[in-house]
Amino acid sequence: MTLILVVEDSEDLAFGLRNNLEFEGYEVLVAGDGKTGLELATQKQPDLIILDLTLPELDGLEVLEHLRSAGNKVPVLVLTARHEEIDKVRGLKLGADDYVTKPFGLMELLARVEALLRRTTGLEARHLIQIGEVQIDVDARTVTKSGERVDLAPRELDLLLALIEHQGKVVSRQELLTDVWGHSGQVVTRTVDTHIAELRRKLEPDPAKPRYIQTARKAGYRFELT
Amino acid sequence: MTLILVVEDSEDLAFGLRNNLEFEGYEVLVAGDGKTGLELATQKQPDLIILDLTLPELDGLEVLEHLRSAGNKVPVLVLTARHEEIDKVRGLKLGADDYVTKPFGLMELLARVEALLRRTTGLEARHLIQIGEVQIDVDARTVTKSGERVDLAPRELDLLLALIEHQGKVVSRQELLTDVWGHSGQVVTRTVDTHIAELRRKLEPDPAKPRYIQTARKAGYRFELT
DNA sequence: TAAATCGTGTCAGGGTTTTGTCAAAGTACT
DNA sequence: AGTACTTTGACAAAACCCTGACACGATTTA
Repeated sequence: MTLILVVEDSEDLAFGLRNNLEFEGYEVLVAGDGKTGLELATQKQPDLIILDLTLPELDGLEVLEHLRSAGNKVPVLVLTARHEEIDKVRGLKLGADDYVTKPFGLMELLARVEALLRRTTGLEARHLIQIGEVQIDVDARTVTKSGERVDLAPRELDLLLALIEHQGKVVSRQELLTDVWGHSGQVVTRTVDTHIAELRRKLEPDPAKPRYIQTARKAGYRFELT
Repeated sequence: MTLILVVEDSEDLAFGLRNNLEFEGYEVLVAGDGKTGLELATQKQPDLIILDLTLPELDGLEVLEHLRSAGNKVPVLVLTARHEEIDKVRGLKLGADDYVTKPFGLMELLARVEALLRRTTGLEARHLIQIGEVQIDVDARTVTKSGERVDLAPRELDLLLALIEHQGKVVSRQELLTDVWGHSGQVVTRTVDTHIAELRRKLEPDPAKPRYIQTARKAGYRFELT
């Protein structure tokens, strides 16, 4: 269950938020002032905080400051009145992850909460990489090419991921050997080349004229969608 | 250099955005309708897209849809008029990373752009050198001339970079031989000249009358835009 | 001014380097 | 032991680099 902490002094608004968030299936905690907000944030470790900036006891920015300086990385969605544009900017620099200006629509708020959770907690479980017609499920370690499953050996997949990590840049054989193989120091082998060839055979529409995995002579290989 | 694509049909707004973003140090591309926006997005691979929802040819949501289904993960900041709240939500579900409602303050927009880029720093910054119509991606070891890819051999690229490093100044053959070839001591060859000729052939609009790579008689070569 | 000299542009051929490819040997896992 | 994966080394193919020769215009010398 996802826990959301609402730090908001207007009781009406807090009530409305709680209702709607609970309706959406979240578990909700409400704090009426900054001080208790901060306490609850550290005690209960919510998955997301909705934080009003104008608060009694301890204002929103201070709460945020305390949280961040304590190393708390919980995503924070800031609520702010329209005229406080400068505060908004400061808020972002301080590490708020998003903000909404009052008055706001509930739909908007909910959408933002959802987006924020998706972004931060990676709540959208599967980490997919899609490039051209090639799709990689990083966690499942599976690869499909235009819908069809392609079987890659472990080394091949690791190599592919290493290349993709530096997408668009040349990665030297040396770098690949250290990153993928754990080799250190100078080694001279055709190992990288062999695996590159295998990858091309399995992934490229025309292995002779690579579209994704390009050779940078004397430098290494580069993953790039042409 | 960070590249931002602005997809916006109102010329005034587009102009204002371009100005301000460029002032902030971003490289800016503008598309006036959804179709060209989509094209530019895939061709130029911007680091961030600012996307208006109401567009001629292909509306913003469609653009977004196309992008995402093609596996393009570029962060998108959506611009929308106030009344389109539902569209906003749809936009978020579709994978917009943030949005701003019109009318918006510039400070707000810039703060959001910054925040969005910071969040998505998964993209490594590219080191680009742009001279006239020639652009060099140092890390990718690729060169384009007015948008089209030019294939340079390793030595050629190294030579070009060596010349550019001392842009505007004459570099002697000796210096080039040491820097690029690793030769030390006195050697007399036509090697440098040969490679210079090749570079001119590939890069100069008129190789007979070099615009970039100039000859300094008895001294060496100089890279300079005429 | 003409001739000689010098410096650079240009080009093609062959030697060299680098990469692609393959099969066989080695290794790890079941 | 059997299977799938990995590495190695040899060879082939491709790309590249260098050399040396000649051309041509600029500069110096006669």
